[in-house]
Amino acid sequence: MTKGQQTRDTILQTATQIASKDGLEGVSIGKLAEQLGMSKSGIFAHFGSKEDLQTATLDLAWEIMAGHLSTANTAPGLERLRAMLNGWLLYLEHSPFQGGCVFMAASTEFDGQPGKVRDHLLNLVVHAVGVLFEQLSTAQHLGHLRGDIPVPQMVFELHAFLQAANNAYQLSKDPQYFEYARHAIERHLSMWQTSEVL
Amino acid sequence: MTKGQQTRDTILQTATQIASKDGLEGVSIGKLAEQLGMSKSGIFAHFGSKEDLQTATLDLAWEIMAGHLSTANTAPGLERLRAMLNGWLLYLEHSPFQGGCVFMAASTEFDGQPGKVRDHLLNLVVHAVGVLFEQLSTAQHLGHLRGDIPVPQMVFELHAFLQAANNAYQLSKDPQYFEYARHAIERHLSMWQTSEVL
DNA sequence: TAAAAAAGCGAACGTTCGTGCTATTATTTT
DNA sequence: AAAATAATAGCACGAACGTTCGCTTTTTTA
Repeated sequence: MTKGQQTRDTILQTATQIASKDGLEGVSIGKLAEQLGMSKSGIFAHFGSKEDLQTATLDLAWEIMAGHLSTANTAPGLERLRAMLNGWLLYLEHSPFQGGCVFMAASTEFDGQPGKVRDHLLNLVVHAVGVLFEQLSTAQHLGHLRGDIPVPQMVFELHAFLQAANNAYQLSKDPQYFEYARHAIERHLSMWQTSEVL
Repeated sequence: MTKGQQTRDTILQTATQIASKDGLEGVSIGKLAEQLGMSKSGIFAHFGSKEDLQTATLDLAWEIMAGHLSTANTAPGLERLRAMLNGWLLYLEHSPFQGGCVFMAASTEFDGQPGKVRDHLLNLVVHAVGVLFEQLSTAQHLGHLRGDIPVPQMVFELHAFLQAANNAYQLSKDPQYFEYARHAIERHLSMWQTSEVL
């Protein structure tokens, strides 16, 4: 890895932390420069525009999040779904980002700001939700979950619990909300489970 | 009402719209001045600091929201709870704010920013959630809802659906999410309902 | 090791930000 | 109508913003 790419990565690492705590607009060139002991222009040269810095920040945040959602060695269907939801909860509770999930924060920050950043963000969010969709769908086809509730409806509800836990925790710093989310998710999964699968 | 108070109200009205679309930090003195055809100092004099402008904006937003949540002519308990949740959904779907619920947006914006604004916001949010708590609690004591699920747990889940609908809709502009939320809420209420009621 | 390319610095640009003054109008009150 | 008060404008400030440019240093390639 060349020196430039190394620096770029360090910059983005710091950027994800700022994005988590102060929002994606809070990722300013000056703040990064000060925090990293570099010049503004030195930072800037790596990206060419603030928008590109922001989308690159999202990309790194995505990699970091994905690294916390390992579903290796789990059988497809309900088991993998459980592993994924557990991973997501652990990722939110013991977050690699000091200010909570970058994507949930950025979503409400950019939902009304058309442009490159919003589009990029939307892509990533759709992809993340799609992963949840896929597992629920698989679990249903395998007969692990009942078929009387549409998959998108289940996606909505599970995703809602994750978002709510993240938001409430960040605002109150009370980890109790993760327990609420855990209970909610567990109750719903066992509710949706078919009888033959214990 | 004196002229000054009238102007102040006009300013705050505009401020709530900006807060909804661009966030509470996006409520800048300059933007307000331009949008209202006034001078920056003219705007500023009404509040004395940006923080006070922001908290005043939250207060007006609160009044506006409260005006959309009428539960008049409803019996306490399950009926009033239903009315309240319906009102909240309608408020989110046909929002008086162009960029979605000011409080949900401001919550993720200020959760990591200690200070007067965050404290004020937290107070309002706690109060709003408290109203939900109260109705669920009443409905349970009246025997309308089963007692095997703790009230805070139910508050968490219902609130999660409202938040998720607002967030997903603002990001995608797809009103379908409100239907998901409606179905989720209805299913849960009837699930938690005791048999003797209806 | 010399030449070429990449990385980084420093200063300046035009804007916008919140805030502080001093006037100058409007509006109340007497 | 006169006096007192409230409301707004105008101007300036220091700071932070993203961005550009030219120059120097470091790193890579040949």
